[in-house]
Amino acid sequence: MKSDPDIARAAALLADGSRARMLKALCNGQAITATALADEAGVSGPTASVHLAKLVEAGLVTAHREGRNRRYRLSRPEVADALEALAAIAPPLPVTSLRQSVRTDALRRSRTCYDHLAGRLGVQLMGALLDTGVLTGGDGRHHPDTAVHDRLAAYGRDQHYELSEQGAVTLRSLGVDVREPGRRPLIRYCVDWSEERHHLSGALGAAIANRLFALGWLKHGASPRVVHLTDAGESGLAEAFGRSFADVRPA
Amino acid sequence: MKSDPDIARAAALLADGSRARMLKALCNGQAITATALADEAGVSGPTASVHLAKLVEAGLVTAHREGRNRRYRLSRPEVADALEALAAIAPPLPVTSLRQSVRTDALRRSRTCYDHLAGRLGVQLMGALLDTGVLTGGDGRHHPDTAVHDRLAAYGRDQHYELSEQGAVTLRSLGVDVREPGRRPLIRYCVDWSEERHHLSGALGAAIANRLFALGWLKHGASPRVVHLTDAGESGLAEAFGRSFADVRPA
DNA sequence: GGAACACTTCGCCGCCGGGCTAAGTGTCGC
DNA sequence: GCGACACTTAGCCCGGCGGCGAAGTGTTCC
Repeated sequence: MKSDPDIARAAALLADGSRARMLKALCNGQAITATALADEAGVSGPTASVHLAKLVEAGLVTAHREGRNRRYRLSRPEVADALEALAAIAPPLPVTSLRQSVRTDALRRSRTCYDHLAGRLGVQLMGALLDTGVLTGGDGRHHPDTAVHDRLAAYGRDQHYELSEQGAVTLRSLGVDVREPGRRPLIRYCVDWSEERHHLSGALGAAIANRLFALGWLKHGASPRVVHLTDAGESGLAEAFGRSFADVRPA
Repeated sequence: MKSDPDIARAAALLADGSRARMLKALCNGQAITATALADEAGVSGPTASVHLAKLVEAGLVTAHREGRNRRYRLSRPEVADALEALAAIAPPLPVTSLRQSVRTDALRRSRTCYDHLAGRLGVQLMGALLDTGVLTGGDGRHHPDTAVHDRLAAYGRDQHYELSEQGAVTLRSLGVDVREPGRRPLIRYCVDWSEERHHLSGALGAAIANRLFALGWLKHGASPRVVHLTDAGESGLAEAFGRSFADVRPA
């Protein structure tokens, strides 16, 4: 038995662009550090800190220390439900400036999401990993139109994908470190906001991204999170996976 | 490729107490005049006017002239869904007056949520529909003994209810129109803010509510959105579903 | 121990948004 | 026509909130 809820206060928590971006980033169920969330929201550390404090105080997210970091996560799935419900009645986000539209385009093409790859590149790479049998499983959730239900299904520790024996060999031959790390699960996935399909995250997603940067196949762009596929990367990926990644590159 | 919706703007519209109270009053689906809404929100006429203008401009409500009055109504049911979703994550609102506490009590017992039933009645009806097999599916989150960590474990499950063949027959025998309507999905659910469990919405939720009012099993109360279960309704529901709904009635 | 790092708290500034009263527009009744 | 009524627009005040830099607290690594 609860008393009458204060909708306005709840809405006010989501009514700030920075907080909304943070919560959106948390919607995949992962626990994310304060600095990563600050970067995600595009604000300074202190500013992010007070936003996160408010979200914790309101019970929307929870925090726990981890070394000298502090990780935040959504406290319960209803928060994601509320975000979805608001998205259903929200106007499309207007693009304010040309520079921003260029950046948005670049972000859609290829970006980092926390420490792994997202955007068209992340999704196409995921497709290549599945088609070549490096990863198995997924119940076909990757390809078809992944809608709201599947996004909710992406919550928590569900791991529908697995690394095959042959896949481990393939990745190792590319120099990717496929050892199971400490706490972090090897394989996870996120639902990509621009493509609405899955991309690979987890320790393996991070390891692959790391290796591609080390090989010089990827370069960090000027804006935060923007990633560029190099000439070497385009031919390297084409050879490794037998498909073209050309449309990930800028026109 | 979708442009991401501006959640913050949508939330900002609901982040004001006056606007939230107005929308809440509109949640029964009726068209209400500007002055009545100003009264409901507890603000002056001009203030209410600019709030309503913003809601119209954002497409959450629509307005139409009627004599020298102007009536406002919710533009689509998603708006009510968003309000319920926010209520599910909102902190409790302190109760200011005795009259309000009486009304809150009545609202908890049984109320309309836009055009379907909510509150204890809505939740118990949902339970009856599931237990009798009229509806199938769900992941057990409906039932009261589901603890928080169980719910977290259930993150990945699809929350999907379906109307069974037998259920359609049962409902038709009660006179409920179970035809699939135009755009609106037949079956949806909301998380009830007072009970923290699911109640039925969607076209079927609306059809059932309509039929119960037509049968005289439910009556509208004095305050907006408050609903009373009649004597006929109590015995009718008991016969139809083999369980007592007595504790939905006022003491 | 001390430097580097991650994060929070503090203090200040600027601005957006809601509230009111007063005046303007349109509609109904006589 | 004129006044009463319903509602909107205009103009103003003010509180609150988000933003940042600087300083403070706790943790890790050498």
